[in-house]
Amino acid sequence: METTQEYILEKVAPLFNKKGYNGTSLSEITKATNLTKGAVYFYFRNKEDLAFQAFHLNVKKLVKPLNNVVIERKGAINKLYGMTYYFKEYYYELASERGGCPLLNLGVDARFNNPILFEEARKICDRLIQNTATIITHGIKHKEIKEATDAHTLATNIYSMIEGGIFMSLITQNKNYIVNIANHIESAIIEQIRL
Amino acid sequence: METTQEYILEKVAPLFNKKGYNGTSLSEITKATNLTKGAVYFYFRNKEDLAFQAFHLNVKKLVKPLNNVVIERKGAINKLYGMTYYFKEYYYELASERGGCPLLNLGVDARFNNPILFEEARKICDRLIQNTATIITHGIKHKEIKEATDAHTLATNIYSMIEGGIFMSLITQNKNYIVNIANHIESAIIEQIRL
DNA sequence: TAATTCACATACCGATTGGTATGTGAATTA
DNA sequence: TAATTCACATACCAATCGGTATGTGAATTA
Repeated sequence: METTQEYILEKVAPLFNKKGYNGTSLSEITKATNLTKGAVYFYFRNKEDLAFQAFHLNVKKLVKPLNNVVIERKGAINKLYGMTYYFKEYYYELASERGGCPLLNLGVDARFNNPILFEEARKICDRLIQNTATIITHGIKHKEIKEATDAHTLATNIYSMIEGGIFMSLITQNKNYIVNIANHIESAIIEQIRL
Repeated sequence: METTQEYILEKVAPLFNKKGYNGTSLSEITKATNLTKGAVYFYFRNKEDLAFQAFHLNVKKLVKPLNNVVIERKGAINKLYGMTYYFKEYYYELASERGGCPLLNLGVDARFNNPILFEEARKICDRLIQNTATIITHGIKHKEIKEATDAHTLATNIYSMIEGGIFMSLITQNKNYIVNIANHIESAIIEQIRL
């Protein structure tokens, strides 16, 4: 069963993702939840605490299906193709119905406004890159991927492209941008490093 | 000589770029300009008008040096290399000292908060892509670039990568990300389409 | 030189902000 | 069953928000 705390987060997470921290007022929060400030402040210390947890929920909703695709595939190349598959088939719909990429949104929104929230975005960014770099490193060890490959640089390039692609897709409301980027990652990166 | 209106815009444009529309209050604006609300509202209709013009100033500051590099080079391939040169050598410093990429910042900030400002970001996005696509199309006509090249898709991919790269660089405060992306554009795009 | 306009500054406005202190009915515990 | 705790709702707070109306001294114009 869903607790009230979870209920609030579910309702509020897309709000913060769409409108940002300053753009999401307590009055909007109470309206979206059909609760009062008393209820909200019973479960959360303050607005920042709520935004903090909402961000992590937003990340979880997008990262979990990605991880599922990656985990069920065996081998580094398959896993990398699993990523591009996810970004082509699921990411745009999932992200856009929740208000965009929480990493991108919070990274931009909080950078000069809220060091605590911004640091959280940075951490998630690091984690995603590290996960991908690990896949590539494993691929090198298991003779799936060329030895000369710089795993970390490649992982960062992949996520630069993904974040840029989703931004372009969201600003133009056109799925093609993220799909084209995923296609490029397949042909210009994955296919070039495979042994 | 600089008019007061220009002076206000110069002082305020980085503020809006860093903190967003909701995050930039009139009190911060008057503090940054050492002027009063009376002065600000004498030159601008309202806060939105100010943010609108500030955005265009921010774009101009970043696009003008890019255009200068591109214009002075002859031939499509040279112009494309001019772009990557600019992004590697100037973009990160210019963008970070002004608070990031105004296109990215306003695109994220205004998407669910201010349709008018968001539309402005979208227009600039279109224009940048169109300019690059035109360069590629010219390159095809002049037998510099392979005929099978899809100019528009390529241009969008380039800007997806650039926007993603600058985002990653700004969130990590590490220039490498945008540099790596520019290097990738050179080797995996420009070199692949040249005749 | 008197009147007017310009370029701001000052003072004020209602509305909204995040946050808190108190109230309250239902459920739980003693 | 009486007391207490839980899970909120209500009512209020100072501060700040964007915006406006008025004031004012200097420059310009008539």
